[in-house]
Amino acid sequence: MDAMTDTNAIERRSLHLELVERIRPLIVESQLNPGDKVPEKVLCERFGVSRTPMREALKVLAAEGLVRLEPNRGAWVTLVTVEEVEEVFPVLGALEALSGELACTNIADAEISHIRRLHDQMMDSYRDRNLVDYFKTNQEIHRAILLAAKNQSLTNTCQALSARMQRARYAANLSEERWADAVAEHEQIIRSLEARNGRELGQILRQHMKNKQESVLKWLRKTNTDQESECAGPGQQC
Amino acid sequence: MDAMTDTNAIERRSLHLELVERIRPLIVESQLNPGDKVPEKVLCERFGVSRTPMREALKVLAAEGLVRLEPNRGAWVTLVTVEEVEEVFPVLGALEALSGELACTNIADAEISHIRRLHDQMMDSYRDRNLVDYFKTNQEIHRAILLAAKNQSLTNTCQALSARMQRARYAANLSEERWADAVAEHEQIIRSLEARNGRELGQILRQHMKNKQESVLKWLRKTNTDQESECAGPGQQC
DNA sequence: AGATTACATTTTGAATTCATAATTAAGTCA
DNA sequence: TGACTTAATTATGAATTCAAAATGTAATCT
Repeated sequence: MDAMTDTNAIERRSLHLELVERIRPLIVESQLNPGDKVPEKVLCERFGVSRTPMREALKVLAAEGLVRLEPNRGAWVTLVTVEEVEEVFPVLGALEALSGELACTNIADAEISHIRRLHDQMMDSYRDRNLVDYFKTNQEIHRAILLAAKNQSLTNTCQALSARMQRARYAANLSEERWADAVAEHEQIIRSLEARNGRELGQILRQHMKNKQESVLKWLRKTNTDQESECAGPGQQC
Repeated sequence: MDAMTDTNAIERRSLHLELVERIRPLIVESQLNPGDKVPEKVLCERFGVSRTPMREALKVLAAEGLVRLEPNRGAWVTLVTVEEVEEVFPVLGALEALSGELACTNIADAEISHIRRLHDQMMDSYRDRNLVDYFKTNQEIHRAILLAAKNQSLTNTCQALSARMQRARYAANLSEERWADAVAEHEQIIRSLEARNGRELGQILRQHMKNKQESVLKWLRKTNTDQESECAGPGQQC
């Protein structure tokens, strides 16, 4: 009776949700830069919608922490601040640790082999010093572990926080030394996962996140210093 | 130069945020019951606003998981399901553990004495078997530890998830046995906190949350069985 | 020139309006 | 009576409108 148990419900979507899901990547992938004003009118024209659903979408994105609403002045893409990084990464660390623990309990063998393939692929990218591919596969691995935990609330919470941290090209910062360390950590990750040692995987993932935090902070401090003179305008979050 | 460094900015609020913060407690404190339709028109009249800011508020509450929007059919207060409890509590456990660890590092002595007073007060309520006061003080203690962690992102994330779990009177379910166990756990909590043993406090808080999950699940299963015949309407999340 | 005011323009917040979808009520027929 | 249509009512989604606030520009004065 698969035909009955399958979800056949016709997917009906509201305009504002559609907008949220289209604008979010614009922010995460830095089409809209941190600190920029969100051009409400321009986006309305671009997506061919009126201001009502657009403003609803901006309110949701504000709740997610991706934009900041100033009453009577509009919406701005939030900046990634040092303080925010120092707050969010420990939370992400605790959540990734949990995802590792849960994954080891709930993951299927096929999923493990899939992650193993991603891991090997990432190692190829490392050998070629192909930073773009490395980062892409890296993200896929972490996401696969998260999904293997089979906990929707965990997935949602992690993704919301990750989105706030991810908007920027941290890749540019990865030093040769940090890169080598990260690779070593990933060797441990795949080993623990294949051994289904949840406790261990959790601890490694948390340490991995701590190291990433340092890497991001280094990049952030450098970027801020570089642009010190630029963003002196009033009303900005400098 | 305190006058300059202080934040004197006049707090300006938007209507939709005001509504979010007024409707949220209606849901968390079960003025609006899980499964109920959110009466958009009634709420608009009650708060004296038009539908636009009300609908913006509902979209934010939907993003928080407190209401569910069905396209063309309106908003419904989300139900607390067994599946959701089994997902959210482990996440809350990991986050409370983190809050314990961070609190032990960042808490001021004055805050510890404050929590000690709350703890003693809660023990009085326990001796009197005053469940209402016990629960109130209990929540204050957990909140105080969370705030002592001095991590806004952690606070926000925890509160959002707690809100989803808290809407209902779980208190009614607390068995004499579980109550005694919970009290014993709280003795450990205050002891670890005063010793500033973060690792230990984290572990206890996580176990405490695991036990609370079981308690809530017991209540939930009982409630669901009791009301089995009632909520058979279509479109409900039964 | 540089600061200050007055005015025009633009942007924003929120109410209103309008088309469409969903629900309810009434009517029809087996 | 009870299932099925069809029409009336209501609720919803989104565009439009309008007042208020913010911003930009020109004129004025020291």
